[in-house]
Amino acid sequence: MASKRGGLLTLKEMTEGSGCTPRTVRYYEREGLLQAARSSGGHRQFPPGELDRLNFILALREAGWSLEEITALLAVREQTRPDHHACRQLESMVSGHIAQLEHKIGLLNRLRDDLQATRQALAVCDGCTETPGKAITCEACTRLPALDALPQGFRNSWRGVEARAAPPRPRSLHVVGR
Amino acid sequence: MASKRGGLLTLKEMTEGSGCTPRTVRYYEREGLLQAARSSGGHRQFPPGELDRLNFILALREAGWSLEEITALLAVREQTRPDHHACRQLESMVSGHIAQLEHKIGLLNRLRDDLQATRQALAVCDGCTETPGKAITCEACTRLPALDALPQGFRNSWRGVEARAAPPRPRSLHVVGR
DNA sequence: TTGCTCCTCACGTCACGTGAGGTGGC
DNA sequence: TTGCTCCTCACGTCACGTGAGGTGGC
Repeated sequence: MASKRGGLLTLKEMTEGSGCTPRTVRYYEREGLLQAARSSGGHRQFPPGELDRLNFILALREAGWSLEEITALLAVREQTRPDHHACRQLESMVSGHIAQLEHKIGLLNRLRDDLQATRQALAVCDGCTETPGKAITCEACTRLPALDALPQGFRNSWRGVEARAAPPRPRSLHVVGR
Repeated sequence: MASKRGGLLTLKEMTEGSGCTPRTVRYYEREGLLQAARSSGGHRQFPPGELDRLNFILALREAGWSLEEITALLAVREQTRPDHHACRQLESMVSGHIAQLEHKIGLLNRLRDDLQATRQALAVCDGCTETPGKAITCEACTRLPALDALPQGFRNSWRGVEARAAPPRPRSLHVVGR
């Protein structure tokens, strides 16, 4: 089926093969990140290698790289003849981004652990018998673990936020203003 | 030192404790994600708990959540009294985001492996004797592993992109336009 | 011929960045 | 008083989203 068009991919095949929107594919092509031929009617025709390229770009975007950084990475090959110098350039870019990735992966792992612990803690709440409208708070709950034994995310989203949820306190007590 | 201001943090202390910019802190406060009192001169004064909250927000942002999603997560506590229903609501939000996180962590791990393999492959290029200007390509290199043994990122940024690097082909051969 | 896909404007949005010009506070 | 920090507009930017109105192609 693809061979009908000489192996060239349509916009739809690009979106289906990558999971992104048509708008994103058009945008990347306009910015020069992807290349496409045009049919006589003006429709984009992508060489099959562009789908791999698109997926690689999307993975880098997920990792937090800007389109400018991605362009720079992908452009090394086109800017200079592949030689010793160009290799060193690519190597240093890649090394820097690996370090960033390691950092980000660590952060996401900690966040996941935190959220999983939050879900664990919420299992206790599953048997909670309090109904809305009653003036009870989690602070007074005797079934939850101690506040400082709870994960950060749980504390931030649930317990220990009384000051935010409470009605405005009299400002005079805090000597705010004058 | 912080006790001089009754334990309230300045904008600078918020940025130093989180690594983000003052503009971001101001923006989050305006959007209601953070809360601050004001000095008589109009300067923001943050309760210390807001720094934890800020770091939690930033971690969620790194994980790709929108401010709207973060607001929703943090607002469950303030919208409803903590009870069985609110707990279930929070639990389902957290579960959904854990699944997203797992997916993203997997993607970033694969990307890191790919980049590390790219760096490995580049070690071969370290001894490359080709100089710019010579009409040699990596395709002809006898020291690199076979193309399909190279990582995707390497292929995308280096080898197998001859069609892109080549000078514009005669359009007449492709019947583009008329 | 019908239905689906594609096209190009053009304006909108999210999450901030970047000066400009002025003021607070130790 | 000096130096650093802080303030509020207000316009810019990045990476797209979202119609509007019209056309391609099996």
